[in-house]
Amino acid sequence: MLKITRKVEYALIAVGHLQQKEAGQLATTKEIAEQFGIPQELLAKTLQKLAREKIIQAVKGPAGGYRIRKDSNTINMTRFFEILEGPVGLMDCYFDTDCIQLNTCNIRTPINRINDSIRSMLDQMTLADITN
Amino acid sequence: MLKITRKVEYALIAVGHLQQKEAGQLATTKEIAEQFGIPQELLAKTLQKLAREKIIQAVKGPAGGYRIRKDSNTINMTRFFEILEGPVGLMDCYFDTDCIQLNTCNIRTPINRINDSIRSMLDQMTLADITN
DNA sequence: AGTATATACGACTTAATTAGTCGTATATAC
DNA sequence: GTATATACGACTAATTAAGTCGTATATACT
Repeated sequence: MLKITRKVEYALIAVGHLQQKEAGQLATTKEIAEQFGIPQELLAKTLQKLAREKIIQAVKGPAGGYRIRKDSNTINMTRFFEILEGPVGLMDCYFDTDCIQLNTCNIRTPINRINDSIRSMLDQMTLADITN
Repeated sequence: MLKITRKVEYALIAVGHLQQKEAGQLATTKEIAEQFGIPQELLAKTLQKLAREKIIQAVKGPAGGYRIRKDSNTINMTRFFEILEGPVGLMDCYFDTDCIQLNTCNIRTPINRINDSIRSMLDQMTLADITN
């Protein structure tokens, strides 16, 4: 419980790697997968999501790959996590309100307070804090 | 990802319920399970763990049940979570150090910083903050 | 033009974790 | 002695996460 997924883990490793590159330099999925011992196909799908959301930039074809975007540092971690895994919440009822026992439930409010704390912590944290 | 488990959820609901009772009053697993629509057997095992760790007190036999301990309010949430679910860490390597790529891994340190933040947040939060 | 190599992406399978159930033992009030 | 509560390990089912595969598309290079 309270774990991040491997997809997120791999994504962070990859972004960290891209940050290391000289400005504009590309890295391929293969390169990253091999260097860090990550399943290439899984990493590929993950990077595709990041590219779709403009966190990184994709270049197709041979001599292609991914490069970091200069403004990617300003992406906050809540956003980053949610791109890859969807809504970040300790319980589903933070987003879904169709829980049968919403009325009887005596912990919804306090749990959501913890949730808010975690989210605001992640909000204040940028990609650069992790990968630099 | 970053979810709490139902076991923890149920435990919090149960503790919240026990807090409501007049001092010394007992509540049975059955009573709680029915009132909140929780599977009784699962709740039972969860409460047994809490009893073993002295968070609540068990009374056997008919007219038995559980009651809250007066000092349970001072239990912090990291402890509470770890009683029920074991080590709280975003990645396993926060505790296990036998990850093959510990050396190559470029995100271990920053992730563990987030981890520390979450843990210290939970450390400073007591059961009473949730269930009162 | 043709080929090799990269990303794009949905469908699928496998593995791991979480959720829930069951059987049996033990304590105790009546 | 019987009914009812907790105690607890073993088991099964459901859900989620992890990983694989097939196919399409873009493009550098010969």
